[in-house]
Amino acid sequence: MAEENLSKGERTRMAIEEAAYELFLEQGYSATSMRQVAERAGLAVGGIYNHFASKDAIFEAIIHDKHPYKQILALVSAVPGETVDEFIHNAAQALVEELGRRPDFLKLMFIEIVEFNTKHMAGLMEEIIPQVLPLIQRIQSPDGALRPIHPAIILRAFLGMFFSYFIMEMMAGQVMPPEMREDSLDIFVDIFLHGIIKSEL
Amino acid sequence: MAEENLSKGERTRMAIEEAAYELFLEQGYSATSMRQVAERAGLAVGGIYNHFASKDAIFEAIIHDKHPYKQILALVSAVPGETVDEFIHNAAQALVEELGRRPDFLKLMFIEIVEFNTKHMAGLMEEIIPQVLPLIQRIQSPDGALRPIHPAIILRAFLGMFFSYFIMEMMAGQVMPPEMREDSLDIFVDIFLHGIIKSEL
DNA sequence: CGTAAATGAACGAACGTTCGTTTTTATTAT
DNA sequence: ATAATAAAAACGAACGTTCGTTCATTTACG
Repeated sequence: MAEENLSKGERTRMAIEEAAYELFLEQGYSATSMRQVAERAGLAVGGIYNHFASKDAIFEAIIHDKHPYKQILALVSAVPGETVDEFIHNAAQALVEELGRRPDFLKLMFIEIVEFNTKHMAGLMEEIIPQVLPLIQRIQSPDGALRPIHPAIILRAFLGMFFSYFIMEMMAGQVMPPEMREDSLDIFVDIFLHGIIKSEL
Repeated sequence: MAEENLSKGERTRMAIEEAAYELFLEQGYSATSMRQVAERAGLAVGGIYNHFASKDAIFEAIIHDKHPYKQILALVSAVPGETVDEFIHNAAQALVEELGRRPDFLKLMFIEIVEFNTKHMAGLMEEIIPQVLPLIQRIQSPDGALRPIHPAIILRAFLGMFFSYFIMEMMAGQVMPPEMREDSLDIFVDIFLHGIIKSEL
């Protein structure tokens, strides 16, 4: 097993974080009590405070630890593609799949916005943005295949697609005809690409 | 004044709803207590229950009453534009401005997602979608200026832009260079339009 | 005058957190 | 290996608050 050589304290801390993570996603932050977290983590409520100073601190740790931006950056950096067009398409698809594997993260972001007014996010964003922008600039510059739009705005438009996608996904399935839900992501990507690529026809 | 001929009860009910609306936006739903709502509305806490059955019922009323979709539909329906391209651009701009005037609504949606798992939304969506789709279809059909993308997906991509925009707006200003925040909405619209319009150059 | 509205104390439940105590763990000396 | 020991972790009752809601009563409007 992977966590064989962890101390008791480290293992408990992880169990608490994991339990809280699950419960926050299932019920929301306010609706989840410390007693529930303790029960699912398998210890008494008082014991939590040997590992976290407060409920807020647990959420902060979750935001920090569960954020998938490292995997995403690695993924996008390693994506194949001969032409720029191919590369962008593949990168977008890879990102869609990775974020599709982590819809939980979107919900965590919503909780962060609603309950904390993004107070934990500022630091994280400052860490991420400088890493993402050069990536976009790199594929933007070589032969001018992209329209000269500021990378940060491209990033925002891109993220907006996913936000929209997952928000709709959260709402009941009957809102959207099922036959088009399958490949709607492809079309999303397509709209976005047409939006930022210089006309090619 | 507009609410001159309202009964006492109707006026109080409006005051409660307005107070709760402000407080939910400022502090979130869970963080807002009935006592706070009562104080801002100018009555005792018990009096609220003469007009609303529960805290949940207040939020439900807000979602229903403050939803700007009626204004938006009217706005888009009345938008000018000789060519289809012009019309779309104007409609998008008008919508941007209207939603820009109502960032509160986005936050209400987040609260709805986080605290209620969109349980109030299903009914509202069923009311809205059938009204919006024909509108998109109407501008999509006349001369095939738009790529043949399902209207519902176009709608989602469009909404995603705004979600992204306002999420970033909520996060501290220093995340985004200020010189580009002013016209970033224009560029958003532009990306979207290029994404759905048949190549025109 | 009758009824709708407003009052605010009271209720019971649940919350996050604290704390004195006990148990378990890791480390050291035997 | 075993026993001693200090530190870390777990316990769970208790604390003080605050919550949403109720209700008997008073006030004020139509």
